[in-house]
Amino acid sequence: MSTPARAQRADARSNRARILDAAEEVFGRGGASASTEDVARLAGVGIATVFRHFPTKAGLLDTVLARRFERMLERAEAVAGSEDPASALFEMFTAIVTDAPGKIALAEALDEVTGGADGAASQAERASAQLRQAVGVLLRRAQEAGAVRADIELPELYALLIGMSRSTAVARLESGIQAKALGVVFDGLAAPGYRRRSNTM
Amino acid sequence: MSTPARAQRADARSNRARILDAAEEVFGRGGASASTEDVARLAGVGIATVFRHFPTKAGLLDTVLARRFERMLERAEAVAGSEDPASALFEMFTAIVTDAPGKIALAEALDEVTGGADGAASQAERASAQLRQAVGVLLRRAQEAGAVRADIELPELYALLIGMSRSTAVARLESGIQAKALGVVFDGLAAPGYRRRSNTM
Amino acid sequence: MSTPARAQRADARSNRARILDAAEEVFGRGGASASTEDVARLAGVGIATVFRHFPTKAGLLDTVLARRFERMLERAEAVAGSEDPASALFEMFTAIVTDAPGKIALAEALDEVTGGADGAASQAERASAQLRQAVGVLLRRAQEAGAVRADIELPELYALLIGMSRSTAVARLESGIQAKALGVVFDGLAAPGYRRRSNTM
Amino acid sequence: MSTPARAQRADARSNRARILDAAEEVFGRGGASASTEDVARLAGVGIATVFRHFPTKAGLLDTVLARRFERMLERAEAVAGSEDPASALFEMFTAIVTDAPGKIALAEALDEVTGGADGAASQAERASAQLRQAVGVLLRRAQEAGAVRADIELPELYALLIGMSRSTAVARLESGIQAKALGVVFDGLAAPGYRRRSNTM
DNA sequence: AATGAATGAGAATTCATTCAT
DNA sequence: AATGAATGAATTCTCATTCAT
Repeated sequence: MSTPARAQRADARSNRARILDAAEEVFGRGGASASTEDVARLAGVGIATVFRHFPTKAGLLDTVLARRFERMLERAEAVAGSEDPASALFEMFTAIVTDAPGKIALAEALDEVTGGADGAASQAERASAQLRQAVGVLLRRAQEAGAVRADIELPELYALLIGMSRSTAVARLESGIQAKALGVVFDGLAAPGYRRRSNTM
Repeated sequence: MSTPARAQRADARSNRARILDAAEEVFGRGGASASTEDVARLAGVGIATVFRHFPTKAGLLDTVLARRFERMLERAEAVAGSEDPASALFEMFTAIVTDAPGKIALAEALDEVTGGADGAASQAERASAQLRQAVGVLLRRAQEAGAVRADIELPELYALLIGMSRSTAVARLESGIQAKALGVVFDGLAAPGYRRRSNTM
Repeated sequence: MSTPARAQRADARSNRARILDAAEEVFGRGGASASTEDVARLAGVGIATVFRHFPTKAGLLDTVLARRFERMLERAEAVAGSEDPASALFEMFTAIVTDAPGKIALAEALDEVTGGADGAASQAERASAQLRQAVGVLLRRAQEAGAVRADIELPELYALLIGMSRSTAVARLESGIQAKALGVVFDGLAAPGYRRRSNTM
Repeated sequence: MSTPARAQRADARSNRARILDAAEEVFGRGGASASTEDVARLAGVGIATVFRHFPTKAGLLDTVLARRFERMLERAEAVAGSEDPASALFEMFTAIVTDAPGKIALAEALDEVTGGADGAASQAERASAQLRQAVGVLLRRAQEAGAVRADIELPELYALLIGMSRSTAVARLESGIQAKALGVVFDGLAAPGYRRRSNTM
């Protein structure tokens, strides 16, 4: 008896994953205007199945976005121990920016759907906060290594990070342009006397 | 004889202005999901009056956004002749970034509504291109004055500008944070040896 | 003082005529879906002027249609005295059928607008009844002349007339086809032994 | 296992049928001006259900009209093998004419809604073409049997058919009148010497 | 647990008709 | 008398969410 139950759970788990993948694709491309039915179609399940797993569209978006932040968080943790803390920071910065298209569409979809209600996006908010914290660690390390100006704090670093992410997502920049813009930011962050390796970006 | 005609036009003109103001407010806050009826309500006119003045929602958004770019353009032209070209550029940069919240919501609403169809947003596109050009002029002047690195070109400057605008709009930054982030960007842009006046922002 | 009044009346009269012509054109082409504003535009007057002359769309359509029936009535009266009563009837029949496109669009527009309410189209109904009567006279004459079967009465003749009119209007027949179809009807109407002149149609 | 799937489908199928019936009634009476909401109300379903089954009003009308032509086509095929080809043709003609009220309102509604765009009414067009072809067969048989004049071809026969249909639909003729008018047409079609059985109509 | 059909609350847009000048 | 701006009711269609199987 427990075996069939397990089998079903496995089914359900795989459906859940398929739905999340489909939602990431669909909302990442079409933003808030994409419909939940499109997600179901792409996932190959019925619409009711989507709603069984995620009772509201906002919940679905929240989960998708959280997953995406979590993936980034893993990368951040992976580079956290790097012996070149400056490169670690700049590489992470670049990685987040590069990942931005799609993620931002998701974030805006979520925003549109929740109407900005506080806490409506709790999973994503938590994951995003964790990522922020991890970036904070990278920042501190880079500062301790003398690579980044000491008067920089996380809020302004994050403002720059968000900005460059949005810029990339919105303007469909040639990568050369994006690299140059990031170069300016990194130069601005660098401690006096620190020489960034120009291929960093 | 011309008076009655004028009188009507004055009425219509004032309604048109009220509608534009209302639309700027409503869509600036609520983005694409805000409804044209909300605009009508806030403007204190009937829904059909909105559609008489702006036959499509896209047209209304286009006009509102164009107006906003035009206001910025005026500022750009005002500082163009400044005898301190570096300050002129950085002040303009700051002004555009500060103006961003609302404008960005408008831009995204327009995008959502047009579905990205080319030319569907012609007024706004034209005005935006003019602003970009004007910023290009400020950049060249600042470079000629030796204040900004010579290897910077307009596309990357604009990428930074858009990014910081988005950042400001999205993160509802405290102005202190925003100023610090801008400081980093400006430092990254500055020619070696150029000393920005720290109160620039 | 009376002169200016007269002048105005002349103005008004010419406006009225222009509106009627425009309405005939616009509704004759576009049916009920055409808008009263289109009429005003084509007539070169303001929309309020149209409504001053014809307080409802139904009233306007009624008048236009009545005018059209009246024109036909004049033709019917013109041929009434013909010394070849059979030709007179068949020619009148053909004339009405040929005039049908446009008239039918008007009739249907009127119908759609009134929702079939009785008496809502009184002018047109009266004029149409007069035309019917005039055709009745032509029928009787043709029967007295031995050209048309004696057992035919006005209602069935009119059914045929309406049918062929609708057919012409709807099917955009080549005139050769229409002529052949009319030929069948005329043959069916002809008294035994009567030889229609084949160019009748 | 298949039962639940079937059950749903049965539900949906019955709704679909109810919607089609309601649409036939509503548009057959009210023409294009009738609203899809009226259809929903009469069918006893929500408005969205109508749109789920027929994503556009034009599609709904197309299907309703096609169904109606198909019913007629069945009759045409039923009489095609009759051993009295003349009666077969005249009976079919009469049947089509008698069926006209309602059908014509549907056709005009469809026309209004599609704006005459080609192919927008494909199902109905196809079914109508099939019916025409079937009538063509009946005509040929009747001519071969010597009952109908040899110089008649399908286009003019169809012009007459359409005309008498419209006439019936528009004028709400007493059946006696309609019969007499049809009698005229049939006499006009009959080959010289052929004696129609007077009860044909 | 999964399905797909059903639902009603909007949203943009149009139009006949009325008002103010 | 003429104008054109304003109005609100109506219409088609979409979507998140719920129900029945």
